[in-house]
Amino acid sequence: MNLKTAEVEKSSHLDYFNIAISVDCVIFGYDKKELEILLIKSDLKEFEGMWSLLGDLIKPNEDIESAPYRVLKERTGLEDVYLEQVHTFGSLNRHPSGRVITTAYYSLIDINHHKLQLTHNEVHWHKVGDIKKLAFDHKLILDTCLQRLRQQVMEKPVIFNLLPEKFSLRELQDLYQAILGIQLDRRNFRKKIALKEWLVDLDEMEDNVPHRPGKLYKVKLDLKPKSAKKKKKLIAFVS
Amino acid sequence: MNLKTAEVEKSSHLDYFNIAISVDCVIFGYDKKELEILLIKSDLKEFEGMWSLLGDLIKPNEDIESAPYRVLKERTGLEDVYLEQVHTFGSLNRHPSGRVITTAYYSLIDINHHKLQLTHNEVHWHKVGDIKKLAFDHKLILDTCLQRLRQQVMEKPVIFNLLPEKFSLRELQDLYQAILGIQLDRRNFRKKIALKEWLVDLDEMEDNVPHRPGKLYKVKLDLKPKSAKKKKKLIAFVS
DNA sequence: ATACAAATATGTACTATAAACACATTGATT
DNA sequence: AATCAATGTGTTTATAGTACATATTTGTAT
Repeated sequence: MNLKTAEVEKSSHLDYFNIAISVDCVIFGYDKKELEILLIKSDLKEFEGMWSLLGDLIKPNEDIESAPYRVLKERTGLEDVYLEQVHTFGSLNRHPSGRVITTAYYSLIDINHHKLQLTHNEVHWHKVGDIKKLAFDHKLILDTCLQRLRQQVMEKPVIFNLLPEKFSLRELQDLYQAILGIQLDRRNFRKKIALKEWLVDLDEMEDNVPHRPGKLYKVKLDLKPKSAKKKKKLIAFVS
Repeated sequence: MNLKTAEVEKSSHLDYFNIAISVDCVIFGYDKKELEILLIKSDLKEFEGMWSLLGDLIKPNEDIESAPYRVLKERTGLEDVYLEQVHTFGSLNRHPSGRVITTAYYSLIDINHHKLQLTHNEVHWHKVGDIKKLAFDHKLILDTCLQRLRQQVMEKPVIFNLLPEKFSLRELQDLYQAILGIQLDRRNFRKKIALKEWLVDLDEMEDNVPHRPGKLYKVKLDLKPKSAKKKKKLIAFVS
């Protein structure tokens, strides 16, 4: 965008700056074989009693990419997680109090392992499957982020934030099934996961299961931070 | 995002509204076997002589999704094209005149067929391969959009806007090669395109080529508006 | 008219991945 | 010792990806 300084000054605080910008975080968790999402009670009278995503206005002195990390930190105490921008929503009337454009990010955290400091007592986990309606256009945002998560789940090792350090293949498969909302064949699933080479066999066994215990695995260390594997499709097209 | 009306009013025109929002359009064209992009001379003194993307501030009364269509219309006279949101860029100092967050869209138009009304005489086509540097963070935006285009090119029938009504398979392959930046095997390319079932055989032959003419094809009518095929990967995962 | 140049059109063998599917094994519980 | 519940594993079939060569058609130059 081209914008002369003079133009900015002329229009400043008149028209164009009458739009606020926020980020909203779709924070997925996982518990008891169900995909969950962290929500907060809306404090707008228009949406009284309804739940909404965790979000905040972007501060004038922060990068847009920093904002969702800050929100996540403030709301849950968590840092150092995978966060990805998904889409920017800016319908005219999406916010009843004024013009607010919001950029949505998604994130995945382990509900049980990281104990959240849920200082706001109006912040709670909800089963994604149960959510029919949210404040603002947050249901649309959730759906968009869930769709993105489902796309990425086989391409990148993103979901290991949802599991404890050590996990069995059954636990991993249960997680995939919760995210994708479908049942998977165990043998084919294991083959596919093996191909990815994301896991390290720990030579340990599950414990405290009322049946034959399975082997335990962990994620390969070098995958933990982040990894981009975008070129796959392209390479597949080279002949 | 939750935002009380009172809060909005309190902070209005002080902090949070000191951020402007723009859209930038990465408009791809295609000519003489090269992928091109439409650029405009920057009118900022900081970027004197440099080229930048076509963009504009979002108007207070327009949806964010409408803005890139308006920009495209204003700059090129074109309507009714494929436009897709790619990413929102909001580094602190990306704009020298103030805080501006921008949402990038990409679009594909046929340079030769639609005669642009290039009223702004500082708007010109540039070969994508030649672009080393642009004003602002526009080179980053271009790269991001090009990456997205390359991803989508095999999944969705998006690129037919870059070709005339009737085209040969060679012309189509040349286009793919220009976008992907690689050479493709003709036989495998044809097989792959045939699998997509995007084309209609017109039973006509090329004309005015100095060699054996090829068959002409057009895009299936029902694909022209838009088509979402996002579920492919997911289905592939069901076993 | 003939030969040549340049591009079209087409098929097969090999490999890799996807999908459907069944049975023996282990450990805990009774 | 028998039962239960889940683990662990392999084969077959179908589909898609990749590498690769030859005959055909048209225009052009001689």
